[in-house]
Amino acid sequence: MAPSAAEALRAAGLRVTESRAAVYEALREHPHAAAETIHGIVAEGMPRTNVQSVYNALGDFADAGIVRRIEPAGKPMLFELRVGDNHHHLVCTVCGTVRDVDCAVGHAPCLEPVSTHGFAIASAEVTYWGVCPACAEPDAPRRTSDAPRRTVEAPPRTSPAPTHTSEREEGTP
Amino acid sequence: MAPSAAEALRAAGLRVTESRAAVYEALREHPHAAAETIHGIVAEGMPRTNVQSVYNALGDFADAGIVRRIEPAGKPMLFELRVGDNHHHLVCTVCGTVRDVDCAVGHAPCLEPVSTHGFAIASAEVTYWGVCPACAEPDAPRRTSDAPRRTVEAPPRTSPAPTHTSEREEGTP
DNA sequence: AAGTTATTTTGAATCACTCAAAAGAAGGCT
DNA sequence: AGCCTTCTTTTGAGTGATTCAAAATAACTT
Repeated sequence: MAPSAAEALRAAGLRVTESRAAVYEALREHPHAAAETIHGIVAEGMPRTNVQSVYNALGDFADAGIVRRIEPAGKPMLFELRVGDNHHHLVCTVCGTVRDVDCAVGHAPCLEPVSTHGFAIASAEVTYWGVCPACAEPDAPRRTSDAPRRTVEAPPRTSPAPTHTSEREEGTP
Repeated sequence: MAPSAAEALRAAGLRVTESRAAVYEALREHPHAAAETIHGIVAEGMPRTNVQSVYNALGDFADAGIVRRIEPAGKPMLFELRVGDNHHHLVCTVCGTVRDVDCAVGHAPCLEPVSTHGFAIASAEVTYWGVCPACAEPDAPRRTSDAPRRTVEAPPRTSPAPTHTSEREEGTP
């Protein structure tokens, strides 16, 4: 059983405030949420809260080591409570959904590069890109939750463009 | 014996312009460069070029499959010419220098997640974070490459950022 | 050489996040 | 309980990186 948000905060040496507790709770419900998303949730119950406070809280949490920041390419920062177990992420290239993937090794760095180039490696971050089950369905309900609003830019850009229609316009609705 | 920039562009089905060729060349000299960096280089010989053109060119290159975008957490987008071989990156948490690391497997996805959660995995992106040899030296000359200007946000939460976008440097081998 | 289409320029907007000062709470102390 | 100090939240801006769009210009085709 999870401790209360207040306990978790206090345990991390942080002052307990309603706002922080709300941010913490929101993160429990949305394990990979952007600051804006969290703000939206928190603001439902506390209309006077603003995004800055959320950023503050999240930053403090991160400094205190109770949240981890993740930044998938082309997406805004996401925050998660799961820390210290060096897990990785699966990101849907269509809707942006993120899922945790356990790390087989469990501690960082879990991988060794072929050549270190003399670097003192501290960690290996792995992001898997793919299409989630929901988006794979023909008539996908297209859920855009904690998702992307600029083009989902990602590694799967490796595909060459043999046909060069060179169109740069796509759709201006 | 790389083909000329013009040849490479034409082969990719892109119109050849002085500007694009310059961007392409700049990328050859700076294998992991930010748009601003490239603009700086290109502008030396073509003072009238502006950043937008560089972004346009890079975007077109990426669409055509001849450049790959990489976005290490907390840093601006970087571009590289090495495509199609699914390599990975080593990023210095201090100065931001990026180095390529060959992928042992060579094709994407080179890793399989422990659990796919039903995703159709297309690729696995690996970023190694560590301290480069130069920054590891006691009296490190502290080089700021194509580097970080907001706090170096990354798996290893390290030190504050340098002051200004000094210059390039990155891989003078 | 002219025409068509793509690209560059220009100028501006946006998003996501950060900074800083002032106002407001938390928690310790008496 | 009340006071005081310190930390948080609010307020109000500011910034960097990237994107958008219309007008001007240059490539390639014929």
